[in-house]
Amino acid sequence: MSAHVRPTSPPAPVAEPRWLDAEEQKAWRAWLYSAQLLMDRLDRELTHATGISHAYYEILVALSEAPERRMRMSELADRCLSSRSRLSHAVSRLQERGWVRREVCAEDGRGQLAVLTDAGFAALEAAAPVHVEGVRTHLFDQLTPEQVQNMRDVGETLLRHLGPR
Amino acid sequence: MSAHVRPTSPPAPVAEPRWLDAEEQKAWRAWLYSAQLLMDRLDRELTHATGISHAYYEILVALSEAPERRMRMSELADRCLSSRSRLSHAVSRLQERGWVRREVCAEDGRGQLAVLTDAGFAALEAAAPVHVEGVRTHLFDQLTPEQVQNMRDVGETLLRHLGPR
DNA sequence: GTAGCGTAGTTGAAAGCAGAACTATTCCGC
DNA sequence: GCGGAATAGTTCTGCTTTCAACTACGCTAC
Repeated sequence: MSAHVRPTSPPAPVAEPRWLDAEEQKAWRAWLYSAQLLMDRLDRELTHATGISHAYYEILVALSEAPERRMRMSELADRCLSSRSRLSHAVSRLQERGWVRREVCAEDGRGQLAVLTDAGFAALEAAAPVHVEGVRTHLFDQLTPEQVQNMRDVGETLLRHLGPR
Repeated sequence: MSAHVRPTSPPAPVAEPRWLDAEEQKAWRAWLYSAQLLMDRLDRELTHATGISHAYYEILVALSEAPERRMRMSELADRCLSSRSRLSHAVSRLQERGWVRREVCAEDGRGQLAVLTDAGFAALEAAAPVHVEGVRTHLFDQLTPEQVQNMRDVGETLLRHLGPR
């Protein structure tokens, strides 16, 4: 955000922008607003009820599902769509809470393993019902089975394009 | 995030959580991941190409569409799904760039108007093609017309539930 | 008119985050 | 085995966001 760069301001525009028509605008806005509002709502409710933000919750879930409840930092970052830096900070904070601990990786001296502690697992168990109830109330309860199917279809289609980052 | 509160830990659970089955899990994950990846991607590309984050872009768009390119702070915050505080900070930073200025509101001495400057409008004009191209490439180009319709339908349905914040 | 309450918006402190720079280890070719 | 590139992770810096005060004005009733 520090660079107010205008990119190679071309004397002639490279190509006419493919503007959105009114219908596309509506579709885009509906998607954007609903996505923002839903994520916001779920995060807020979870945080207020349990003290665990959705980002932290995702980390705990990933670890709880991993073999021996441990995972390499990079793998965990990918799984949580998080940057290395962000994950490193987040794990440090979870460590302060006693929910995660770090171990050096046996096979690779550079590597670190994030390990879910029993306390961390307990915290996750307490939070899970709150989270699932939020997803039900604000998402599944609002949609017909067909809409759910469509939502999944659109999501998976987009993932095929965006997925292999 | 500072309070690790467990909420009134009930001796007996209030109700059995309505867990997600495997299909629902997949639908939820597809939605969540695709939404995060898409927003992330659009924000990143826009920021790198123009120096304007998606959050700032939304503010500029809202102002550019408002009568006389000006809008009350609260109204603008609502329009951008932003907290008052966040918007106030953001407008201050846009003001430093010379893209927005504040005016006191004539009708209500408490009120402030955010006004888009000519420089701000020019910055928006430069950024808009980049933004629209991103939305096309990563969203509309990936979906069939039917999928777009479904996406809109789901979005609007969710909005009816989440909308009146 | 003025006390008390509600509303509009700002501010300050602390937490969170991205990106770049940095450290430490491994891998590879010779 | 050794120099250099690649990889794993952390740390540093600066920006952004949140939350909780706080200021200032308006509204209503007495």
